Amino acid sequence: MSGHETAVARLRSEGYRMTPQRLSVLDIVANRPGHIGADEVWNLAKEQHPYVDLATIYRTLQLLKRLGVVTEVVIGNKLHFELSDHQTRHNHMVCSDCYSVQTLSPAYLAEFSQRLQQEFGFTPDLDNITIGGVCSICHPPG
Amino acid sequence: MSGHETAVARLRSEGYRMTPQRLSVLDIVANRPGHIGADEVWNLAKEQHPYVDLATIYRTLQLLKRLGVVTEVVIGNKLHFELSDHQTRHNHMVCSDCYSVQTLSPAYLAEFSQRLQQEFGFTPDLDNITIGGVCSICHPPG
DNA sequence: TTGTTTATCGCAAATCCATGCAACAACGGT
DNA sequence: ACCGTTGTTGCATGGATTTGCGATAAACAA
Repeated sequence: MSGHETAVARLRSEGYRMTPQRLSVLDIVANRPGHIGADEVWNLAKEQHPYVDLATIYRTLQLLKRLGVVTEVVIGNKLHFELSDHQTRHNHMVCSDCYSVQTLSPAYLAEFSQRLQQEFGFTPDLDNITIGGVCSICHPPG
Repeated sequence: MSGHETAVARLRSEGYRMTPQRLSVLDIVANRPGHIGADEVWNLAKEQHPYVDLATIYRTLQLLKRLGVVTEVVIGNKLHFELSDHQTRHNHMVCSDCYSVQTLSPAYLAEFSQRLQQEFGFTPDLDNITIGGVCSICHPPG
């Protein structure tokens, strides 16, 4: 039972309604250390609300992402989500070979982001950027 | 009829076979200024080979991407592709509101990329990184 | 040219995610 | 506590992309 109040307030203040389904999704993502796939969120949500539809899960996750409550991580061809904790904000590097995920301080992207903003007026969605590539194990130097 | 020989040689040297379908996809992407969607590649390919399957188009585009022959651009929920021209290499910024695409010199990402490589041994797939965000028109300052 | 190997293709089915719509329910007002 | 408005849901469907599999055809040797 952590910072749900903030998220709930965010929803209400923007004209959204708080439903049991949304609360459930929020709880599930918040209580999961690390990221979680949409299908897994669905499975857990069904334990509380047997009739929730997967479409509702997807819609809710996208909504929470738009509101900045959760962060999206692209792993292979699937989307994962985690709570956006402003205290421990980080980006993700995903290996396209082994699908391992490493976290990255947003400091690495700060200057890049600022240049895009200043020179192009483009505001990158930094939190939700997943950096694809090959990790050190799958692609050793030499 | 540009640098196809290079791509063909790349395929052969890596043990892949050159098929009419692959040549067709290569031609289509190469002759298109800018990026092109997979469905559009399919439509054009069917003019030459009426029986090509969409799955073949997708497989070929992914293969050419792995080989560095084409570059992937994520536009909304669709993938687009363009020829990887090492002379005019660039990245893409895509607005999540209006789906406009701006190009970006890879110089903006050079330092970032080097740091990931040096500090984590992570080799980002720079060419195929699409930077999502909100453009200056959709999100004016102030 | 012919034959052999095996990468590739076409087809069908599956996966992941998004969307249209009518029934439903959250929330503010009474 | 009830009502009305309208945002949300479940359901069904659709879109984009991937994958399994038997048939086909490149590539290469004889």
